[in-house]
Amino acid sequence: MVMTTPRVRLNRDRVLQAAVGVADQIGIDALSMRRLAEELGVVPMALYKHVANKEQLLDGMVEVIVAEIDPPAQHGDWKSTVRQRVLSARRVLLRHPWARQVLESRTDHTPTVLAYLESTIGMFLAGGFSVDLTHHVMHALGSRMWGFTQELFDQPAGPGGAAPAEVPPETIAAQGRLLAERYPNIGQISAAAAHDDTAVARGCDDRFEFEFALDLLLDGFERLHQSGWSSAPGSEHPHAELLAP
Amino acid sequence: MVMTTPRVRLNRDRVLQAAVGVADQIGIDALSMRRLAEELGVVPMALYKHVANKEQLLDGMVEVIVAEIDPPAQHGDWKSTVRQRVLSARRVLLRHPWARQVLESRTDHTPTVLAYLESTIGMFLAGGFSVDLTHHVMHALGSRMWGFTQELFDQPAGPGGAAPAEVPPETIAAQGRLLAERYPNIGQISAAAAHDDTAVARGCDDRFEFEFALDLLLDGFERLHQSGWSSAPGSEHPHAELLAP
DNA sequence: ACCTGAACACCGTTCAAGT
DNA sequence: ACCTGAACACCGTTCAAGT
Repeated sequence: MVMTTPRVRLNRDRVLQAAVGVADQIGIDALSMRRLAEELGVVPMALYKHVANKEQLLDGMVEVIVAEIDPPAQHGDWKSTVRQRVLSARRVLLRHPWARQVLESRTDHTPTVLAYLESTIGMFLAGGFSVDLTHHVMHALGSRMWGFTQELFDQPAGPGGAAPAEVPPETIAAQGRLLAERYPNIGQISAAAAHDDTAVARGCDDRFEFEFALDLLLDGFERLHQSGWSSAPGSEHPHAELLAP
Repeated sequence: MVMTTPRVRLNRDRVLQAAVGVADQIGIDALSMRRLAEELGVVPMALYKHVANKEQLLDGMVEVIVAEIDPPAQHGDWKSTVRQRVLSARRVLLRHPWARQVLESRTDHTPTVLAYLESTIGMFLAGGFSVDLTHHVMHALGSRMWGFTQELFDQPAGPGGAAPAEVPPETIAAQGRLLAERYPNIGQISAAAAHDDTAVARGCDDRFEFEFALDLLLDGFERLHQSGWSSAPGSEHPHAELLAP
């Protein structure tokens, strides 16, 4: 009688790594406990010895990708340290297109995520920011801290961040012309974004767009910091000094 | 023989309105075609005469809530017009907690959504912004245009934006103390956010936080506009003039 | 200690049929 | 033209059982 023992014993890390791999390949919507079990050559219920349920599987997948973000630079001012970290996070997110959606859906703050926040907050405090300003600045950064941003004009990605379907360029161009007819302002923006005629929907939310907004915020933070900003309770425009000439 | 004809004939709008109502009550994750059909006193398949599938149901629900956003103010400068619209969108989103997640998941640009973009772009153009600057400014606004933001420190909401579970305040305080021990920076931020001892996790991402970031961006846009900013191809820090003294 | 098999209560969606 | 019923191919998760 032949007993085929599993090649490698299952454990939490193998489950999480496999889940990340499957999500990278088929998208997060198609990732099910059953599909993942199949990938690991195991019956679905075997997974439940290593993750309590699907929610915790997703939490674990976030841990995996947060661990891929570069550790903070050891020298340099707060601005370049924050900037480098955010851009590193962005590179990770680009490798795992599903991660944006999962990060946003997480409600449990796992230790890995808290450690990331802790470290980012520390960058501002080390730069001399007040706790008050740091608090608001972290909120202003928001999801940009993870290196992503709502994409408005992009070509629709597949569901769950899967690879986008191939669309012939002349179809895109035709759609663009129709769009511009009905929505002239959008048309102008799209035209400005296009470097040549065919790539109407390209060139958006690339490095340039992301850094434009990131630097706008970082410069704003710097300005507030240098002006000794503090939150004034009851003030409706809390940084009215910015509006002064 | 008694024939109970349906009280009202089903139609697309009645389906969408009901879907919004159900999502408001039980959260988006619990909203299924079957559950919605039950709510309407109809068999699940009856819905498919009015929406092609669940994706289009969600698209339709977005249309419903976008229509709830106030029309743009007719007078006033670009800054207050944009500001008012974004804050109106925010009020709508607060009434429909599930809408954030659904808006972000949408990949189809429905006419209603395109019209909203079109109108927002028009505000900047009417304010004298170049097409170039308007393009990047729209990206920088990103999801904030819809009045939402990634919430980092908030109490976890229920899944799918359902009402958060009740947690006794002393439990929250105890969790806060534990957190502060392990993550001192986060602890400091939380303490700064708390107006009194018990509400450690409160007071975040409220109007103040949202407007802080919104105004920081709007002020940055204004500064770029006044300085005659334009995107310089190949420049790595596209608004380096902000860094100059 | 870890994995399995069968089962339960759900999904979205099809198809052919009713009125 | 609109609604129904039965069915299909999926889910996440339980429980009791195997080794």
